[in-house]
Amino acid sequence: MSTREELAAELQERMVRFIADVILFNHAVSAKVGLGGSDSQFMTLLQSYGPLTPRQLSEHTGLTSGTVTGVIDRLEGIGLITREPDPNDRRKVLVTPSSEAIQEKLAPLYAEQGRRMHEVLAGRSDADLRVISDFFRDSIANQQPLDIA
Amino acid sequence: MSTREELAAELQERMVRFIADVILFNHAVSAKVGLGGSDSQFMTLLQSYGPLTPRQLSEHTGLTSGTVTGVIDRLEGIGLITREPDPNDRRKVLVTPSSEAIQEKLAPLYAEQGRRMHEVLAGRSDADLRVISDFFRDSIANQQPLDIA
DNA sequence: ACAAGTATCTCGGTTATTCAAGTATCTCGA
DNA sequence: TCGAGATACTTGAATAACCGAGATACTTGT
Repeated sequence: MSTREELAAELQERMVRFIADVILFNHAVSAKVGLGGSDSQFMTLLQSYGPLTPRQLSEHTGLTSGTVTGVIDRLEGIGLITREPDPNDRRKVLVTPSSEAIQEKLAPLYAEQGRRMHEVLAGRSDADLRVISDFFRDSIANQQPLDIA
Repeated sequence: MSTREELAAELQERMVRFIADVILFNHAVSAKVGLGGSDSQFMTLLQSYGPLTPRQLSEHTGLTSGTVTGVIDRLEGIGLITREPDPNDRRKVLVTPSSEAIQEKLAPLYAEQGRRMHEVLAGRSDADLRVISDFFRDSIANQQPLDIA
């Protein structure tokens, strides 16, 4: 095997491991707050993309509309999100993350992870960050074209 | 905001998006084979780390021991893995992925993804691959010390 | 105004997961 | 060596999550 191929294999192996760890970490954090895996996935999506409709959440998680309704019910009950009708289309519902509740309940649990990631990035040059960022960009483009927002 | 901070923020945003897409993709693939999310997570772990005990699978997924037994039952029923007693400790069970079944049932579904990832990597220099690979290495080290193998 | 399309919710049935208890094996000190 | 305690997995009942199909409400285009 050439060095190049070994390098690529190493990268992929680490990537798989990284993803597994992220999933595990999310799982652990969710459990600590009393949420399920889908719940935290929703919160992640909402914090990344802002208000989303149930339909969009369904598309981004692969869950059916009925399930999405249930998850939103849970999250709304806890106060992590709010449900508002879309003024432009009254069929739609806008699910908005409530930043206060997130800051209070969720943020502390991710603080340490954020600090460590910051540390990892701090040790790298601007050029390297660009390389890594572009890698993610291209990898995303590879998946389905799930146009959001 | 400085350019450096914008760069880091962009990177993290893309990373989050990338992970969400990976989870979604896994979900879709699992559904196509008639497996649940946990099942494919198990297969990923087993393909990465080789034979594992139920206890290790439990630690790496955050699922309880009872759930792990159930998942293993399912996967064994389909023929994707085999259960063998550990000769050194008869309390233990070794869960081994059966490569033939994986090649036949699972590999085709991931083939396209693999091809695309290969494409993404192909367009990059050895130095860039090293930068990306090391980023994953350091990010993994950041998570819990989940010594496996 | 009407038909077709879209967005969400409801609800019954299925499946997945947890929790607690049970069995088997191993470890280690008296 | 023998027994107590720890470890590894499984089982079964209860809980929770999820899917799927149909119902409701709104929008769009003709």
